[in-house]
Amino acid sequence: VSPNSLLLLSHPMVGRSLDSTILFPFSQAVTLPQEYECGASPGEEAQALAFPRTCSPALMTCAGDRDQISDQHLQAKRARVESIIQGMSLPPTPQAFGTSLEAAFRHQRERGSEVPWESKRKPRVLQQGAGAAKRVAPSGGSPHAEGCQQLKEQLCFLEKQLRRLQEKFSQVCDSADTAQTQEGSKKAHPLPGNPGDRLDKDSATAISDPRKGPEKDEDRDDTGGLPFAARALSQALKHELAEAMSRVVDSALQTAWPKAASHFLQQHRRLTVPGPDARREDFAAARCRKPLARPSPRNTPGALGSPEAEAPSGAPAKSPGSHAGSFSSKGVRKSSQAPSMSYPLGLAAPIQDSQLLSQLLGYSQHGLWSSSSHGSPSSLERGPLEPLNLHWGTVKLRSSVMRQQQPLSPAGMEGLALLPAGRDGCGELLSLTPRQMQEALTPGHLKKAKLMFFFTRYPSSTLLKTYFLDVQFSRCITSQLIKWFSNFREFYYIQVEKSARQALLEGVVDAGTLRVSRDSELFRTLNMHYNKGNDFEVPGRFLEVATLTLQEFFSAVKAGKDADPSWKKPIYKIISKLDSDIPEGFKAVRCSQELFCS
DNA sequence: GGCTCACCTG
DNA sequence: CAGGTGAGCC
Repeated sequence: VSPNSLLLLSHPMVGRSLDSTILFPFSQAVTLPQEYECGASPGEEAQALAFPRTCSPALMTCAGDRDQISDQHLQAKRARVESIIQGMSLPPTPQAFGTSLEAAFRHQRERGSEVPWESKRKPRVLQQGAGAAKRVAPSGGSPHAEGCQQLKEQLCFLEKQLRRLQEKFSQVCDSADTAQTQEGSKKAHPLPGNPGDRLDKDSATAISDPRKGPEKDEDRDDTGGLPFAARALSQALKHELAEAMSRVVDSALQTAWPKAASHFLQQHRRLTVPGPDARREDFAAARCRKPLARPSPRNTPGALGSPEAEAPSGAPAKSPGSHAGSFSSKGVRKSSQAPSMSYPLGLAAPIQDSQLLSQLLGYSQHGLWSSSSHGSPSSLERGPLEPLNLHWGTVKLRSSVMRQQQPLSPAGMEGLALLPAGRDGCGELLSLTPRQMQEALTPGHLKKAKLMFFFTRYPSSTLLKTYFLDVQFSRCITSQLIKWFSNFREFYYIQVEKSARQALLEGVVDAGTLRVSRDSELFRTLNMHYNKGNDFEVPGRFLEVATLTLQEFFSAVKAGKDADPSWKKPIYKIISKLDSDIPEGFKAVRCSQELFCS
């Protein structure tokens, strides 16, 4: 709890009149970054800590006014609204709030709060590189951000209504009282400046004391030149609007924050279940998919945009079992029945579980390696198709505790994408409007890209676009992603070459005896680089690719080919053909956000 | 010319 | 990890 908040709470006057929920939300948010396990970046932590500085002074202001309890109350209300608005314009610190708030906000959604999504603001997150702070949207990932967005949308909506009413009254004024038209209509129109401020003042006044409000408003009444009846109507309508807004704010906060507080105290962070964050059209296509229809192999041109029906029917079945991985078993997630408020227009709300599940299970039956042009036979011949044993209530998720022992497996990643949106309060993942798409790559995206490197060393820009659905691709973004993978490759080849030379020095003769296993020093180095924290279970296929790379380097060096300046090129060519399909789970928008947390 | 890549550098 | 560069490809 921030000192300011404590100060305010201890105030005898405020203590009686001020709802503690005004304070705790932000206090919790402030203390969270330190207590919460999620590693917030320094920048974000600083931003989170900015909460008390932006919020509490307003509260202090009301604490300093000792005249009347009603004034206290009035200003407290105003501070409350201001705090909310300020809080909404602050970065969401998604990893800090994480999943804990989603239950709280789910309640809000269950109340059927429908909010237009038009005026979303993209909170800023400091982005590395280029020295430019690029805009990063929360992608609706953080429930907190969602909640804030909802509130903001509601406030904006109400504000618009108020403005409309003001305009109406100005018209009434024009027709009703021509003598006072000029002066009256001037006043009736919204004054220049921040309309939000005006709204806040009106709201706070009306909310704090309906009986007193109109009187207090006399001084600065917008409709001062209007006939009494019009003024009365104006006040009544303003009051109604203000009350409506107050109810919206109150209900959201009272349901969200208290629960959040208890959640924050939990030691273990849970991984939320990403929904299939396919774009709307993709999802619509998915709904039409025949069961067991599979997406085209990754390397098929236009695979991701094309309907699954176009996939070659004779394509070899692939099994997710090739991942041979498992979720860690913590944090079984309950499915939420909350309807998502973010289903795109025209798209039916959540599909029936069984229907979607069967579709998605079929959809998921493709393995990972079919695109591999010459993968080792051992990796290509997997067992028969096994339905993913995933259903809403039994999805196993990793936790911070279990992560070390049981990293999230590729199969797990794939499974995550199968869960429908809207089940975990993250329904917005179903489709992202352009406003929800980030214009910059985040550390979460970097981490995701690193994990993707286990599957693909040479991703095409098309592939990247299909796996970073929450990113608004531009030439710059594409270049950056490609550059990332270029850097990954660079590191990879350097390490492998180093290992190959070392093996040669150690007297290894036969390249075929070289193997990269999970015990290998080479693997440890690579895993440390791409999978720091061991969050992810490296697919066996990557070990095979690494083994082959190592052998190629070994053979080349042994044969003295490294005298040729371009001796690595043949190796690159070989390795470039070993890319695998990337688990569908990587397409989940939340994937980036969750990875950002860990 | 635009793009991608590896390579080098900080 | 990003910026710069030159080679190679279309």
